[in-house]
Amino acid sequence: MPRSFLVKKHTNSIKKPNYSELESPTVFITPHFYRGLPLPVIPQPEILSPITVWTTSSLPLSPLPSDLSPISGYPSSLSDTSSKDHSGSESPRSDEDDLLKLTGGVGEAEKFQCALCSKSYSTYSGLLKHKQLHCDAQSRKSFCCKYCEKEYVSLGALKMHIRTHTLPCVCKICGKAFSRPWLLQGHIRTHTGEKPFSCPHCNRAFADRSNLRAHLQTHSDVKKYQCKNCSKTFSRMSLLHKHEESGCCTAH
DNA sequence: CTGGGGATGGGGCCC
DNA sequence: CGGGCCCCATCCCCA
Repeated sequence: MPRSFLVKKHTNSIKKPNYSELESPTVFITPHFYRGLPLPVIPQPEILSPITVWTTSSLPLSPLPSDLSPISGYPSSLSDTSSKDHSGSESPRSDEDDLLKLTGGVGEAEKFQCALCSKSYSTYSGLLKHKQLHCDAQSRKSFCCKYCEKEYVSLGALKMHIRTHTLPCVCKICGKAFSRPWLLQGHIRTHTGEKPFSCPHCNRAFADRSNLRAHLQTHSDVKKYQCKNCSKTFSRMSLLHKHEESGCCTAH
């Protein structure tokens, strides 16, 4: 299941920011009780519209080869993409189990104890009211971007996001700015022509691992993205979209 | 028009 | 907590 991509913004008209307007590396950290203060000059992105484009529900059809090593001397391989679990599977644990813990026997003055702070209450309703305080405190723990409407549960995630506004990594060759160092590194390869990721099936090499991965789909008979109507497969989701929009899948 | 390459964006995870 | 990396997504352009 795609993660945050479902809320990715589609603001095509402002895809390329004016980097000269973003020269300030200032980081604005605004826990949401500071919201409402005057905003800087960076325009507000449009409100995200939910998209549901992943129509190929039975993915993946063909796993990538496991020997997709870059040329020797370059960063580690593409292999083992399946071994990594990004599902973030947390055990379905009940808040009630965590927060509510019955303690003591019958007849004790305070027999309902909070599992989080060990505070005891004589009545269940008293404990429930206390528990609500924990829930409120947790829900309040969000960090909001000053440049846009996004909220994050951790300060680190917010700082990472804010880099997409401040673009602190600048290419010394052309001056283009990027949010993260590795993005800049990838960009620098476009200047140097360095292509560390080679295809094991042909002579092609790529500067970007993702592009190699997309290229590998072209070697596969059964490609990753399948039309649920005619079962034709495509190497890219965009191609599947085009196929669907061309009239094959008229159901939607 | 279709398929594919190039470039880039962005959140999550791991160390 | 931050950096690096992973993966996915998307746009542009070209053959």
